[in-house]
Amino acid sequence: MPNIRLPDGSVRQFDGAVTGVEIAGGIGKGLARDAIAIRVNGALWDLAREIEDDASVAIITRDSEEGLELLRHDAAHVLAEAVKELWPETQVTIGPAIENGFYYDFARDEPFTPEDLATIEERMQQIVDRDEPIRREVWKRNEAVAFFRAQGEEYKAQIIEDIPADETLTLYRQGNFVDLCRGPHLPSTGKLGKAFRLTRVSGAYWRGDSRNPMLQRIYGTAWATDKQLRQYLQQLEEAEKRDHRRLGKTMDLFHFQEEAPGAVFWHPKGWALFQKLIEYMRQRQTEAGYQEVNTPELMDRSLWEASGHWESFGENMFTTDTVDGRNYAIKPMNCPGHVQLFKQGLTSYRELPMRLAEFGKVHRYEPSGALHGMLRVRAFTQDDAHIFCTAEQITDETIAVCDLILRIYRDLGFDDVKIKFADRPAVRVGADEVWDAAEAALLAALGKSGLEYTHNPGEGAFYGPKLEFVLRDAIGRDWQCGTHQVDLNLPGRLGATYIGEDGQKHTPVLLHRAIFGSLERFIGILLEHHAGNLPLWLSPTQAKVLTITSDADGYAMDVVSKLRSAGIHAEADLRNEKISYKVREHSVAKVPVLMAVGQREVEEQTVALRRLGSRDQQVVKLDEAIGRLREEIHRRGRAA
RNA sequence: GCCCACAUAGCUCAGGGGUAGAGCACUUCCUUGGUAAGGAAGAGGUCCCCGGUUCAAAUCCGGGUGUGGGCUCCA
Repeated sequence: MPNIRLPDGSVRQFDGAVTGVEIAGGIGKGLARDAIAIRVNGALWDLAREIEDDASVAIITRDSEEGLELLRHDAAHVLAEAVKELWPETQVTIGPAIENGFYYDFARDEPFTPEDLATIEERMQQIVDRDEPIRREVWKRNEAVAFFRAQGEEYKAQIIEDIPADETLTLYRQGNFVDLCRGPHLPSTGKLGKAFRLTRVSGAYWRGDSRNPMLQRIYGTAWATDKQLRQYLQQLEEAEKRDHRRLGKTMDLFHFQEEAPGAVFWHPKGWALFQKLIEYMRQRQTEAGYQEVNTPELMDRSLWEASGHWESFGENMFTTDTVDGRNYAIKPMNCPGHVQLFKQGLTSYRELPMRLAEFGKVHRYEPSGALHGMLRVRAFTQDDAHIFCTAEQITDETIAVCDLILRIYRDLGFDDVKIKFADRPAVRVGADEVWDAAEAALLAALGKSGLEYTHNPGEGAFYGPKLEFVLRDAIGRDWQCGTHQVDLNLPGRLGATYIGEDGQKHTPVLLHRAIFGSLERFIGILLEHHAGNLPLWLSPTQAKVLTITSDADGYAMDVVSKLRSAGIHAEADLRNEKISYKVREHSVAKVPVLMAVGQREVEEQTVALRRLGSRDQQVVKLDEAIGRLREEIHRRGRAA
C-alpha cells in the first residue's frame, strides 16, 4: 500500500505496486502524454518500473532539463540500433548525452561517410515510427558478458567486466536491439520524437586513451521540439558568422598560409588592433608597478636543460641547426629569461616584489591536429609577467593580480568572469609543507578579496598551484585566458636568490601571470565576442569620411587630417560611387564611424555621422564630432 | 600525432577523363548619385604539390602539404 507524495505536497495512496505511467495518468492526460520518466526519492526511474514502497516522486516531462537529457540519451540508443540494423558487423561501445545532443562510438573497419549519416538518420526515424517499447531487464554479469561476447560485442563485454560487482546490471531492450545501460529510458522509441539531426562523424579513442584503437564517433543534436532544433541550428549559423577566421578576411586583419602553419601574417589593420591592445596593457601594467623588459628569443640548450624545459617540454620546442655546432632553442616560455634578469647583480629584499613584464613572442611545436585559427597557434605573443617576491608577499600580490585581470576584462567588454583554484597534482615537485603554504596563500588572497571561485582539484601545474580566469563571451562560450601561478621550482633550479633582512641569501617565490594569455588567441576571442564590431577605441580604422559628390573631396581631406591630428585613425573614401554603396561597403568592413560629406556639409563645416549598427545619422559640427570621438576613445567606451 | 572530409580566379563556390565556369571583388568607361550593392565593357587560373594509370589527368589511384570537424594533448 504505497503512499506516493507528489511535488505539490499532496499524497496519493495505491493498493499495490504502482508505476510512473499510472501516477502520471492519474494526474492528467496531458501529463501522461508528456511524461518520459519519474524521479523516485531523488533517483531517476523508468516510467514503467514498479514502485512498491512509500516514495516522494516527480514526473519528468520531455521539455524539462532532465527530460531533455534522457531524450538525448535515447537518441544515442536509437542511433546505435539504426547502425546495428544497417551494418550488423559493427560493434557498439558507449553513447552518452552531451551538451545540445549526443554521440555514439562504434568500432567498424569501414569508415562512415557523410552519405551514411543521411541513411542512418532515415533509419532512426523509422525506429521512432515503429514506437518500440523500451524495456529494462536486470541481468547477471557473467550472463551479460556471455551474451555480448556471443554477439561479437567485445567492447561491451569489457565494459561490463569493469563494472563493480555490487552494482545492479541492467540491459535495455528496444526491438531487436539490446544495450547495456544504467537507464532510465523513455517508455518507447516513439517518445523520442523527430527533433534530432546527425551532425558529424569523427574519430575518438577507445576510453579516451590515444594508445587505444580509434573508434568512429557519430555526433547528433536532439531537442524536445522542432522549434528548438531550428533555433539551435540557427545559433550555429550565427556562431559561424562571427568566426574570427571569417572576420579576419572580411575585415582584412590577418591571414595564414601553408609555409607557416600556426603562425599569423598580420595585415596593417590587424596589427593596429594588436598594438592598441599592447598599448592599453602597457598603461595598466605601468600603473600597477610592473617594469617592461625584453629577453632573447634564442638561447643555448644548456639554459633550457638547467630550467628543466629540455627534458619535460623538449618535444614542443623548435631548435636550431647552425654552423657553430651549438644547439639553440627558440623560447617556448619567457620564464627562464626573466630569471636571468633577476639574477643580474645582487637583489635586496627591499626591491621585492619585482614585477617584470614582457610581450614575449614564443614558439611551441603544437601537434598539427591541435592547430585552430588564431585560437591555437605555434607562434604567439604572451602578455607575460613574473613577480619575484617573498612567501609573505604572495597573498597581496595575488590580490593585486586578480584586481588587474578583472579590471582589464571589464574594460574589454567581458563582465562574466569565473575563477578556478587548481591545487596540487599527483605528480609534482616540492615538499608538501611548501605546497600547503602556497595553496593557503592563494586561498587567503581569494578570501580577502571576496571573489567567488570554484575548486579544480589536482589541476595545478607540477611546480605549483594556480588560479585560472575563465571568461564567458557574448554567445555563452567559456574561454580560459588569464592564469596566475605560484612556482616553487624554477627560482631554486636556476639559482635565483635575494639578500634577506638577515643578510643571508634566500630563494624568492616566483609568480607567473598572464592576462590575455596569448594576444593572438585573445584577439580571436575578442573578435568573436563582439562579432567584429569592436569598440571604437580598439578599431583599427575608427572613422571613414565618405564623399557624396566629388565637390566635397577637398573638404573630406581636411576632415581626415583634422581627425588624424586628434589621434583618430581616419581614412577618406573619395571614390566615384554612390553614398549607399560606400555605406554598405564600410559597414560590412565594420568601421565604427562613418562621416558623410556633401555640398551641405562643406558649406556648414559639419559631418553627417552614422555609427555602425545604426540606421540613423546625425549632422554635427566637425569640431564637436571630433571632440565627442576623442572623449569616447579616451574613456575606452565605458560609461563615464 | 590519430580518424573523417576538403583544397578550382582576390573572396564565396559550381563543375568534372578530351586545354575551365558563376556571383562578388578588381581595371576602364558612362554616371555626381544624400545613407547597406547604378550601368556597360575588360582583365584575371600551374584546378595545392610530387608520383602513377591512360592516347589524354584539374578530374581516377598513391604519397605529401595545408585547412576544417572531432579525439588525444594544452607542459
